[in-house]
Amino acid sequence: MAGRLRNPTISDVAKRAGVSVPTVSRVLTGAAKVSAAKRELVEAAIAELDFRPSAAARNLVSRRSQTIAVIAGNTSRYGYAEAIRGVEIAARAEGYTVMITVVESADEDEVDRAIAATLTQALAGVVVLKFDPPGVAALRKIPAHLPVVALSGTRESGIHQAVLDEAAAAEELTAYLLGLGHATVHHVRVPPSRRVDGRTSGWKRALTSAGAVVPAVRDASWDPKSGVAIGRELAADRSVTAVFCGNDEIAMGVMRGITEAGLRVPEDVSVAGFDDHPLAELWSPPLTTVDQDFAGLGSRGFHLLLQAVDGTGDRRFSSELPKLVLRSSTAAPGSR
Amino acid sequence: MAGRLRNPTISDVAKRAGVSVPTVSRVLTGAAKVSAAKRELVEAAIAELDFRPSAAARNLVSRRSQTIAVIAGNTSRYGYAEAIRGVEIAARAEGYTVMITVVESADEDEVDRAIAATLTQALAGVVVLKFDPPGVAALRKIPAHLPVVALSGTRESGIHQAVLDEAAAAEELTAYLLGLGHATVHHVRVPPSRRVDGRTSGWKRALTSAGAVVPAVRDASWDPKSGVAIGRELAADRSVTAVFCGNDEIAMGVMRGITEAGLRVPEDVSVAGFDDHPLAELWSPPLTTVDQDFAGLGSRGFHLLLQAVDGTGDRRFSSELPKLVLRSSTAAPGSR
DNA sequence: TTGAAAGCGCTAACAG
DNA sequence: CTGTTAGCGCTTTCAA
Repeated sequence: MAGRLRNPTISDVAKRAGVSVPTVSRVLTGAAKVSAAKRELVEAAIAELDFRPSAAARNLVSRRSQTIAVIAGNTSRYGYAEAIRGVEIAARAEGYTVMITVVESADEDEVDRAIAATLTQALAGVVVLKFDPPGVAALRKIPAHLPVVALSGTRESGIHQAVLDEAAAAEELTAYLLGLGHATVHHVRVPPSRRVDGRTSGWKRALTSAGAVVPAVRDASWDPKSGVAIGRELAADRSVTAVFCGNDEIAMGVMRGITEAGLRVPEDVSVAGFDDHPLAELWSPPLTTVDQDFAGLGSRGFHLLLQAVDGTGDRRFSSELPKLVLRSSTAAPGSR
Repeated sequence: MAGRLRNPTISDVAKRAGVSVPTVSRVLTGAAKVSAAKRELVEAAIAELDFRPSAAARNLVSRRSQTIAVIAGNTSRYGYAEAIRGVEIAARAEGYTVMITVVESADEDEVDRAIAATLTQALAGVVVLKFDPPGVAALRKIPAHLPVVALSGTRESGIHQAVLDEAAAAEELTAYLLGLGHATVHHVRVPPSRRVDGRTSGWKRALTSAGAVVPAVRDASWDPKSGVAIGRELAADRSVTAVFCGNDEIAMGVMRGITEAGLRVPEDVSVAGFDDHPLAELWSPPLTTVDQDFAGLGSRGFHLLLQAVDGTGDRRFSSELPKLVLRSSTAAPGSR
């Protein structure tokens, strides 16, 4: 088979179909009426040549694009990966293509570089995973003329955003633990996106409104192993009977630390996580957690963006309440 | 602040700097010499206007692109997400931008649609995650003129590819288990990308060369929970003392099934996984597995692609041997 | 309904 | 070293 040197262009199609270039364009875009006869000719030519319109040329002339960018601090962590997947699926269904750009730190230079690289592309809009400081920093740098939606766990005014109401869910989970009879609930936090973190504030709210002591927050990194040491410390403190962790992976680390210290979960200490990671159910004991529909979050975010892009609709928020998943890593306090 | 209606163009910059458009282009691309004086003028104008060259226009005229596409059957599973992250980081370092397109099934129509959408973009090349049937199907559909590299676990001729030599690693792991004293090793397979699967063939090779019986393979889905039922079945068979699972998540499911059946790991049955998932180390007992550097695979794949794109170099393969990680889910066979 | 003409923002020759 | 001239592949006027 003789290798074609270049892709067929619209004028190749026009020539082959015996029509003008604009006519081919019309059947491509569907923007104007074309007689059935010519349309068939054109479609046949397109199929024969395996013609694909050049997005570059289209973007250039129409000043519009069918590409969106997703900006994320990470792409492989569970919640992030799922949210990206949700955006991608929703986008694909609407004929959009997605670019992904990772911003690994909130360092100004790095953020600038990443954003600059992204913005050279012709973009219809941007979805930012505002889950962490890099996400927050990136969001701030997006030029005002570009439609943006943020995906996050805490509602905030002034921007379009899809949220999972983490604070409400964390409050519910903490209240559940208190209801079990625990005097208070300790909290291990994952790196927060800003000063306030939904999971942490919901936890605090529940304790406060129940009149319980609010223990000092312990900070873990994103690495599940960072939970192990914290778990050991917690185990050493005899007053600790319930721990709420910022995510399931940290909860798993904390449980391991507690177990290594010779205590049992949930008999001695109850441990709850957040996210409903696919392995949470298989853990021993199965983890009480909060089911966060990250893929749904991504999908809602994309639709919000689409609305902003084509001006159909004026919704700025889409919020959803994650739901509690009660398993056996939590129980009423024992003798300890 | 008065919203600018459109982005500044190269001619705005030229006007402001008092030079011609091609001169601006020259400083942008660095393709030709420009006097220091004019260069400074141009750079100042670029900064003042916050000008960013349009990738669409550039691609159109130069027939080159700084964008690559990653085609994957999934984006959120551990190995996939890590490989994509590796590609993205390597690409960004070289000034490339990455698009991601998901092909959820090997269904011909779906693959065609996804590829078609991707190919309208101006692409420098494509990286395909050939980890599963959708990946294999997608790879077949990429037009010959586009540089492609496949990421996979099994070396194959005729295409550029970066591989993690799974067969060799699986063979090594199986041999290790046999060396512990197990009469044979059972195998739970994750959905294979084609008829032959590196992990499975390595396992078989080790058994055969040791003269051990090759038990029937059991198939799991990608869902870790699918391992649970298989674990129970395995536990019911008194001849089973060692199990090698296609990935860590399935191994975790299998371990749970075995435990639920009242047996202990590793005293009654040894279980090994594959991939070294971040939670493998925290599992109880910590999982013996094989460390697969998926991010490194992605990075190697990108560099292979880059080589093919700019014609520097003629390497077609990059192979690496994953390494065993021995932990306590495996031990010498007990009394059973 | 259709074609001719213009031009999107940029880079690639080509003179000078 | 620099400017002028073309033109990438497409969509969008504008007439007919």
